[in-house]
Amino acid sequence: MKPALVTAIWWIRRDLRLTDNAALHAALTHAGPEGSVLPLFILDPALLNSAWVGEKRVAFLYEGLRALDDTLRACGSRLVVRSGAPADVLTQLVRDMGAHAICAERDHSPYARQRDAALLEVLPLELVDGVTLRPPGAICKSNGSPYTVFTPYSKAWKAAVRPLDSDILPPPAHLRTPTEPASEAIPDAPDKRAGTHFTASETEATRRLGAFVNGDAAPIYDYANTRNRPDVDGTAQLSPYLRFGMLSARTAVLAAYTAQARAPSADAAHSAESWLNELIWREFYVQILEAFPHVRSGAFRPVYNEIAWADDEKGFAAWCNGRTGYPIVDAAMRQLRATGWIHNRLRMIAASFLVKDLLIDWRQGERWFMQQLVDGDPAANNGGWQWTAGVGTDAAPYFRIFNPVSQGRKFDAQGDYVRRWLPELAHLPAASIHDPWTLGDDAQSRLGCRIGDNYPAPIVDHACARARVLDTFAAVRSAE
DNA sequence: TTTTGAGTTGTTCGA
DNA sequence: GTCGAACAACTCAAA
Repeated sequence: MKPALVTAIWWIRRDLRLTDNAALHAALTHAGPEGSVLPLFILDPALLNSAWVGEKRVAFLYEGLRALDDTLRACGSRLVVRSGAPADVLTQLVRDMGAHAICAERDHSPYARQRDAALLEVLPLELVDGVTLRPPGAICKSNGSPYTVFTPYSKAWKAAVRPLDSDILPPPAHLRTPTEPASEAIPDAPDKRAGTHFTASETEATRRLGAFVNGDAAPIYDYANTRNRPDVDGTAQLSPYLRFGMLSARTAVLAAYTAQARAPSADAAHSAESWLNELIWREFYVQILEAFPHVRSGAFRPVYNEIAWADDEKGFAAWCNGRTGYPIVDAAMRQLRATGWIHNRLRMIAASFLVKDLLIDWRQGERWFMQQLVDGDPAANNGGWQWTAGVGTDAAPYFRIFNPVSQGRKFDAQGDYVRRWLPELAHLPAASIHDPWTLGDDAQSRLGCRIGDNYPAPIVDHACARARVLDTFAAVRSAE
């Protein structure tokens, strides 16, 4: 077989898309009009076997790889999957194919940075930005240092040059790919049921975005109101797609701006902007993790590493399994385990309960979320946990302790969400669904929910737990 | 260098 | 039932 003139490798990591893909375009540029591009995904055991990776996210990835392969075949190409350490796989492919360049989207997570830094020494690796619209370092204070408070960061972010529709890189109509080497088979999901709640493809990401932003009655125009309602599908549910780059950050940001410009009312425009703010939060935490890598293993403010966390295996297991006795927490944790996704409001309620009510180290919860979440991202997950725990950048004030009963009443007023995930509470009226232990014995029997029998009694008393965590944090601050 | 205003997402208590 | 204040003091960002 006659080798193509020039071959460039498009090393796909978390950019499973053809539209607006700068790494793919860089590879095409290297290959030139006569050359070929090899789309490559490496199944890295160091990542796939990590304690921070769970089967739902892996299932989503594998399904996404199959979809990407289908899309590539439709334009004359194919996906090549290889297992192994990236250094070994890439070295061998470069040698066998005579590849001149390896183009990849820069990944800011700690493992990826270390991996890529080593590869840059020995391989023709070219990294291009794309995980976020504004790469770390692009938005800085006037003295050049990174922002650590969200609001000024977001103002500077919005003041930067806005993206244009014409910035979106079109997908290639045709992609020439060599017939060698062969691909390994894309593995089956470790759990066949895992990942079934999100269809993993660029097509689905595009469809979801369109459904969220298009039209005068688009959900984005109610987002400010409905985003906190776990009983309403008011969010875009795009996080898994942004996580794996089935949708580019630029495409999402442009959609937010376009929706804002077309908003039918001031309220609607405000809602569109609050969705944009969520995209900016994502970029904020990416640049925090890049600039302050110590947050990966400990608190942004090291004094909070001194907190005397409770060693409470039973409490942690109850939390993981949705058996705390607080319905909104338990419903959230059961949905998380079943589907790999929950609303941000529920993430805050559940996280606050673990840290503030059970006084369990936020890093245990951070890891559990990473294992369960389809959209699990080191930067966003770490930032969210540190915020809730009150130990991070721009953290929640120490006295902001969520009351699981009032949060339930406020955001799931009818109890519809709780009933969906806790069948044992299916017959409880709204008035008592968030504190079922207040029902008398007769009512419990009549409604089929017997506290301590088929639904647990609260594992902590919230008022006591609140006082305990306030004391614990105060002790650390005064010892400083 | 100093000063000033501000800081995602809450709860509780008492008037 | 509603409403405003208190919950500490600190750090950040910018003038």
